[in-house]
Amino acid sequence: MKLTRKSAAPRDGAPTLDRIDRAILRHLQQDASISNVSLAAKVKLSAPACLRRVERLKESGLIRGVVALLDARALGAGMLVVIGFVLDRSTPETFAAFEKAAQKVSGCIECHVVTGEFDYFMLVRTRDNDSFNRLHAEQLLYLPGVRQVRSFIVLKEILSTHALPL
Amino acid sequence: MKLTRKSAAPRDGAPTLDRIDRAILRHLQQDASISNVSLAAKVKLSAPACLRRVERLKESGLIRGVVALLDARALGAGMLVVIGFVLDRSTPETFAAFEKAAQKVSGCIECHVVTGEFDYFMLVRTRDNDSFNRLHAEQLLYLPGVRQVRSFIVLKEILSTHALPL
DNA sequence: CTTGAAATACTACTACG
DNA sequence: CGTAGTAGTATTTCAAG
Repeated sequence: MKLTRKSAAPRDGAPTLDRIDRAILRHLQQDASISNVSLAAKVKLSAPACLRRVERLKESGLIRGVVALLDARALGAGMLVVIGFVLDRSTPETFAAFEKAAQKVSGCIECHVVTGEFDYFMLVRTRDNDSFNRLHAEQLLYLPGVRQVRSFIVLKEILSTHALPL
Repeated sequence: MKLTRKSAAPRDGAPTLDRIDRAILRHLQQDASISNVSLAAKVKLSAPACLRRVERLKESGLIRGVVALLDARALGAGMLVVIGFVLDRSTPETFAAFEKAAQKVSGCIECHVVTGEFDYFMLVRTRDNDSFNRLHAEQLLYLPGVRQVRSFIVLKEILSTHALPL
């Protein structure tokens, strides 16, 4: 099977995307509840052609999934906290144990290994001060191999998106 | 308009959700590309009844939107960096200026005011070391009112979700 | 006020040019 | 890639709980 579609700046590894593919991704990234026909109209393509591209983008893994974004506050998870961790010792076992346990922390939405003065950063959603205090005392402090836990409570969410530049 | 549907643990402010609503949200949060009929089957409801609930959840704002999640690496944004900022002075004007400028940083996906030793945390997606170095030198260091910029490069993304517990 | 059944309109999807 | 046709879905209407 030969690919005929070309991009202006072909980078390797990634499937080659033309202007229309990028337009499709740009739209779906912001609203994927739109029907295929109106998406096709937006990118000036016939419906089947548009659908074929969307399916190809899904199969290629470029579209990882389609999800509903919920209102955290309405669901009693209006408080966001950034947490930095320093581990006792930097051994593979220590890291593995921490990572396994970290994924089970209630409301943990992100967890990353980082360079610098912390070993891990975690983002946790919880209800309020009380619930975070409980989480802190009952879960965070008991994560294996932790020497230091530093919490940065989010006072205001300036920007929160998932949209990548295209 | 009065709501009659009741939940076991009614909290105020949030619209009251019953077991079925939560099941719907739980499913859509993980896969919103599913058709309404199969969603209805999963939550053991007729298609129209299910659709009505979904629409209500959208109108109430509880479902903020439906979006496609893209593969960052395939799109040349495989590098994630957590950045902490300390501002020169803590005045309303300083903060406002920073926030306005921060939203324009290329690849900035999150930005929050936090308590503690930093004033802001920002999450940025970029391509690689080179592109981040450029971003750092050309944009981050020029953000208004910044005294200190501390970057934590993400070496490994352990967990990254948007799903809230229901 | 919510539900399910039937009917309609629209959309996704397939085959073909 | 587009056109035309088919299959299935979303959406409305309505009667009932």
